[in-house]
Amino acid sequence: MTRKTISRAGKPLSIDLLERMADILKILAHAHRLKIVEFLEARGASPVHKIMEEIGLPQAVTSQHLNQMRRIGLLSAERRGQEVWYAIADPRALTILDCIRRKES
Amino acid sequence: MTRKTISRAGKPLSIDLLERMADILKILAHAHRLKIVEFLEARGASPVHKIMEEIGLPQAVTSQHLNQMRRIGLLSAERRGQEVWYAIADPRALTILDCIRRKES
DNA sequence: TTTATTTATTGATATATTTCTATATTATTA
DNA sequence: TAATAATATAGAAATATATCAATAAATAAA
Repeated sequence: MTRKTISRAGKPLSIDLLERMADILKILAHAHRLKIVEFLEARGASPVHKIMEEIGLPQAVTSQHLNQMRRIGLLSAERRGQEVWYAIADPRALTILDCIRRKES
Repeated sequence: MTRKTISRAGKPLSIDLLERMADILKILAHAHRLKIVEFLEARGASPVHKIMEEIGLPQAVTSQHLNQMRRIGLLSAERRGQEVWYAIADPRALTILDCIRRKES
């Protein structure tokens, strides 16, 4: 008795909106970035060195991934002393993670 | 009184699964492909020429987008005479579309 | 069998993305 | 101020992706 799909079909989305949607998906569409989102969900806001430690990526690469996600508003960044703490800022990051976590629907 | 996020945080996802997730997102992360998914949701299974007409893309490009989505199982394809009818095969395609359609959560 | 219709594939080119190495910036501590 | 720690950025090389033009393949109709 589970609902297969919640129908939301309505007015077609403008190509402009679709492009913004695609930009968000494009940024999330990377295993390391997904892992970063997952980590931030589990542990909450964290400084870069904790994140790169967890993900096991070089400093520059980690920083670049974090900045990409911050630029489009998926993450927020706040400097605290010599550290910069990143956190999930757009709940859609989690929603999309969830969408894929479930095997379906 | 709306739930901001449904917490699904559990065991961390394997890098392998994250890569498969990223592959699905990567394919969806394109305005034209999202539009195709939206169209197939609204109109149901359709032949290629109807889709390219609707999206306004050249035949080769449309065919290539459709094939990418079929390869990873997002769409299904069935030949009917000289036409090939495509349809949404993986409900996650719609779920992700929905995730972005809503402004948040 | 020839022709027309629909879809797929190939090769080339253009553009974008990822990663690396090295260096720069910002803040802290000696 | 000099040295250290944390993070960001720039430039280059490697890889991936998108699009186009042309052609191939599959089916149907004449």
